[in-house]
Amino acid sequence: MLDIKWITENQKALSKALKDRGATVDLKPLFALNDERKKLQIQFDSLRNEQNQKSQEIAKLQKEKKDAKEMIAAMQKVAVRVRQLGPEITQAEEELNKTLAVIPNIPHESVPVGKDSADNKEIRVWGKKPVFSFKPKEHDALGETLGILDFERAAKISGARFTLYRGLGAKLERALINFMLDVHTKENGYEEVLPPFMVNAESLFGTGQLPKFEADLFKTTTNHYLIPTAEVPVTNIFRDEILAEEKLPVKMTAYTPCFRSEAGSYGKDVKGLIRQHQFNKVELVKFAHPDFSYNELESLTNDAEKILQKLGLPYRVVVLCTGDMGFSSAKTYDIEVWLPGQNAWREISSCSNFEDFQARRAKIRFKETASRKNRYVHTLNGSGLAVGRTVVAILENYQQADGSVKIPEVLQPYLDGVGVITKPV
RNA sequence: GGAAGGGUGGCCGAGUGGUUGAAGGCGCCAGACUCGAAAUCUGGUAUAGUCGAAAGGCUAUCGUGGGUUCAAAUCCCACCCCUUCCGCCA
Repeated sequence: MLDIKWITENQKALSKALKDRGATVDLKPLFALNDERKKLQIQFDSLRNEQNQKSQEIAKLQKEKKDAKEMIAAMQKVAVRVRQLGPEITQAEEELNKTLAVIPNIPHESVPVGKDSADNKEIRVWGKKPVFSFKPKEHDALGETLGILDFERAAKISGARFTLYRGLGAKLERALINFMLDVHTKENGYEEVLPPFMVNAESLFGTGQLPKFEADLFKTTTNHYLIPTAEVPVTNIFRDEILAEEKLPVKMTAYTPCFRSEAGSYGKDVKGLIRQHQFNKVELVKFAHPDFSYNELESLTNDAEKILQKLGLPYRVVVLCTGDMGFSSAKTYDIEVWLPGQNAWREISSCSNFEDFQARRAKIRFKETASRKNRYVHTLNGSGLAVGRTVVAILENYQQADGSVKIPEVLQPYLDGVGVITKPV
């Protein structure tokens, strides 16, 4: 959420940002709502002031056993108006916030202006694409043949977009989770957390999924929502809190399953592990000092890249253009891993700086020592990494002519030393 | 699910419907004392909105939302959360 004060003072910047994003928002009602809100608030304040003063005088008169009837009668009228104004102000505030809540974040100045993913800019490429003496297969075929991925039975159990992992497949997924958490906690300095997988609406509002993107979420009969990413529960750890400046940046990593309804993605990535209703992810979250958050974005992206490097998976980093960025983000790097079976780069991590957009919604602040003021922190997060898609990348990059798949060396200790997954006899 | 108790400032904790944004204490910050520190003393220590060039003023906030009243932390209702006990349960 943007600051209404900032908006009134920076109308041009906002209009440009919205245009760059390809979003259309009529700003006029916003200013009208704000003026209305202010007008009502001023009225309310002055009437309350009168009430406060007069009620003291009434108390004094009554103490002195003097007649206060006339004054009470007068104040009864004021009270009526005050009672009306209360709901009017609440309504004005709610309407203003409703309008504010659906305005996307302002892109950072370093973000390229563009329409869609075709305008994203490649920043760097790491690793060498593997060369095969045969036509590389796609992961779902490999996984089914190896008996480690069972899509048919998952469909029987749950429906489309679910996967049953078996044997070394299940173990590989678990190994990756442990490996990623170990790297982030032992080498990159993140605190491991294990948050709830169901959250309330307030948390989803804090990170920006609500109110605009409710259709993407699974909701329970108890009005909880299944988390679409660990970003939601982890970022909300400090909702409504004021952190100490010297604690920043706070760095946390969490493994969670993620649940997405994938409404509107019919026909997209229908095969395999790429797009699921439920998938595993290790997430990185940072609460940073606003003056240093862009350094933190770089290092967070590097932390995620490190996993791919250790696994020996080729990837590239792209910066998303204004038109392709998420609603809450000010700048996003996508890390795309190379998938030889698909002959394509596919997103395996998305690292964003939200600046104070989420922090304002969730009221996450810190006490700045120098100014003695409370300021909003900057929140950042990124996948470190999407686990299912990492399995995809390993299967496709490490496949061999006979259909077996080698295991990257760093993972072998997590798999009881297994070096290759082979077809069952 | 049933029963009981409880939610007040960074923390602890008082609070008979009427100068209570809220006693007292702890903590924190600044100053005095000291060669320095501790102890002691003095002062300051919330957030947001609004008016103002500023100093500062005004308003709101005692779990949340409503109600009663000229006036609510204080009375009434609903909800949320926490604790304990019972039931159920991994």
